[in-house]
Amino acid sequence: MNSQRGGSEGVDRVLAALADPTRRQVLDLLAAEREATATTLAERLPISRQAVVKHLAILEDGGLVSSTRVRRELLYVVMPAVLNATARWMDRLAADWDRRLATIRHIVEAVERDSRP
Amino acid sequence: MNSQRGGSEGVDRVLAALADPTRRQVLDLLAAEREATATTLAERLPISRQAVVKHLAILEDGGLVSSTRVRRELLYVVMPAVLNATARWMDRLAADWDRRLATIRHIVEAVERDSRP
DNA sequence: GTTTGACGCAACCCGATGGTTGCACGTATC
DNA sequence: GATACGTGCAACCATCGGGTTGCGTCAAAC
Repeated sequence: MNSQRGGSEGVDRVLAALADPTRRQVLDLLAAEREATATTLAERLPISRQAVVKHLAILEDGGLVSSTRVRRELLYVVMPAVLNATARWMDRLAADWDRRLATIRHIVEAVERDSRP
Repeated sequence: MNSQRGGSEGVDRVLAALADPTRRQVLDLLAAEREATATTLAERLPISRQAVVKHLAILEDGGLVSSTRVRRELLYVVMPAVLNATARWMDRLAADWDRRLATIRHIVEAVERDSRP
């Protein structure tokens, strides 16, 4: 049940969530405020509340944030765990590439020989 | 030396490049073949050569692959370095979030404060 | 010299996505 | 009860992005 395939279930959503600059900005703000609602975040952002809501939904889908209902408002909090997992995924992937590149250095040779500016 | 901006130029492109599943598939294939051209990759993918070309362009823009002209064909190779850098960026970000969450557990407090009749 | 294969460019299609506005509903507040 | 605030839902718009097809071109192979 792990997930070391080339495919990418959870990673997919995390990367998709992180890909948008505005979304990273929302995350940044949320991390700074520790906890916030969509409306308070929207007040500090150049976009509408509804836009923030959508972003938060995507972020939550990726597991990057978590929401808690408090009476009539929805409080959001940042979740670092998923980020760590994704970073490790990247590390494994990079290591894999490195391994493959290491086994055949003659490509590097070719690159250096041909890609000389 | 920090970089806690919402911006994050290079990371931006890497994440954008990695966000697409097909692109990750291209990367995977490329890593497996060690080096390949757009045409050979397209042969093993369910998409057209032109589509692969576009993907490779984006990947190269993000620094994830590197191209080398060999006679009349363009050879691509995977570049692990940027992945590592991005992973480290994620780690730092996650650590930052953790720090913030750790210093204030009073989210629960806030919840209780607001939910108190 | 003609054919073959690979590249690059450009136009085009269409679905996804970021963003907006408007409104209805529930929940506090007066 | 009336009012104000916050959320949720839905329609709508514009752009972007992944993908395609077609064509011109240039290096190799015959």
